[in-house]
Amino acid sequence: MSQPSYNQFCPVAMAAEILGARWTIVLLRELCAGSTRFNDLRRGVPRMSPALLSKRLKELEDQGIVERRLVRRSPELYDYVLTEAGRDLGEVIMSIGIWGQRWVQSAPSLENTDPALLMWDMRRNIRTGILPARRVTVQFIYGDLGPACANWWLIHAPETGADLCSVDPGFDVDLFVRCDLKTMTAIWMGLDTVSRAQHEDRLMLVGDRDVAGAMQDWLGLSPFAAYDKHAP
Amino acid sequence: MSQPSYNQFCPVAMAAEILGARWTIVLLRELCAGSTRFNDLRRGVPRMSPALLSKRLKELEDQGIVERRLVRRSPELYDYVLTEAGRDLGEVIMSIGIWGQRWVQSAPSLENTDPALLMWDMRRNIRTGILPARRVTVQFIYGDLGPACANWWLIHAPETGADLCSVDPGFDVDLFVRCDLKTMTAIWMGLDTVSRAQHEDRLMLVGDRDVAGAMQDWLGLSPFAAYDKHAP
DNA sequence: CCGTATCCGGGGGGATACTG
DNA sequence: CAGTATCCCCCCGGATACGG
Repeated sequence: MSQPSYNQFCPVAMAAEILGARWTIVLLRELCAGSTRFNDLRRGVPRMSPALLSKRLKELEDQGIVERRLVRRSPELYDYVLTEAGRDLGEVIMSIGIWGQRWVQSAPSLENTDPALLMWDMRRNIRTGILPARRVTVQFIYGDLGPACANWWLIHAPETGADLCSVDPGFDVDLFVRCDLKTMTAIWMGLDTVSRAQHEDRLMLVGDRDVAGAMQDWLGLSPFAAYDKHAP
Repeated sequence: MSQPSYNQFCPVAMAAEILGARWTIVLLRELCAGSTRFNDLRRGVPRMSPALLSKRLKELEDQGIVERRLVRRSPELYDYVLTEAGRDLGEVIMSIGIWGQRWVQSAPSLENTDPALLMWDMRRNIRTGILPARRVTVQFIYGDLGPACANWWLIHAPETGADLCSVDPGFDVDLFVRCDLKTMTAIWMGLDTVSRAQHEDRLMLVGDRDVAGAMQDWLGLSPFAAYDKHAP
């Protein structure tokens, strides 16, 4: 991608030189979403190898899109934060996502589900103001997955915000959510709703009735969920 | 690019799957600009091999972004036009270009000049309403280039619109424009102006005073010229 | 936890030539 | 003019293992 470039003076080509590198757009999406630490970024781009992630981050730094901030010496610890140029890219990423939501077939992509990634995205968008002002634990049970990755705990606490566990934290569970991973993914993407899935017995809620009843609200959806699909 | 995909349900990743293929963004830019014929597209993406262009067009057709319309049988002749999904991508391309204009260093890209591409872009954007309602011929002379590609003729005629020649069409020339290719490229990109280049003797105009005086106006600039650079 | 080093294979795509 | 066909190289990036 580097040497044999487009060699065009057009700004579109100049930007495409950067955005065209594999994984870069997806990585930028994760950076725009707010992840700053290497391993947090990995969670958002789970199929990207750490070597490549490191390389891309360096490239983005060279291009003035990402800034590397020392958080701690020995052992060294860095934050990767967007520069102003990087934050400006947020609009580009947003318009790409809106287009994707509108026009790309969703059925095939609903096969590419990944519970870790979904939970990671969901955790970030929990609308903490809507939940009661006490610790609330929600256990998600994906019945279609093997025992190793079927159970997830989302813990909301007023002071710490939302937290995510893949092993039982031991708290009393306020709400159990049981469904297929695909159902939960579709809800997250705005293609389905909690109540519809519930009525059609694809999703079951057991526990605190208030927390259950407000799930569609405290469950912040994907940033692109609001944009309707076009063709069927 | 095709098989080992991002495998994410996120709409950004879904769209990036398409946009990430090499040359696709640049090709879409040319399609958005209005080119529909194979060889017109080639002119807008001169460094792309015809084999790859053909392949990308097929992919875009499969993805519902481009529609192939039969213009004539035997020999077969097609128009490649954007579908509604493709036209919607116009906004994405536009936002990419705006970001590029704002944030990508222009100095290196001003080394990647190409007279054929520049003239092709310029021809498309001539503001024909501003020129007098008769045939107007403007000869561009790039003093820094070899004789083979130094001379270009832009012919504006009220009925046919703007036309481009790389060989002398034989018409009387209304205006001679002499400058370096880099100067003309910078003007086209909005980084320089006709009058500034003229005052600094980097550009010389000889001929019809009215046509010369209005050059900055009839010369439609790049669609991104209006967006200012940020950093110096 | 936070990355780096190394290896290796597949295929994307550049170059060139050719045809209807 | 509008593409196909072919060849072949190179380099991207996936996997894995390892250092700080």
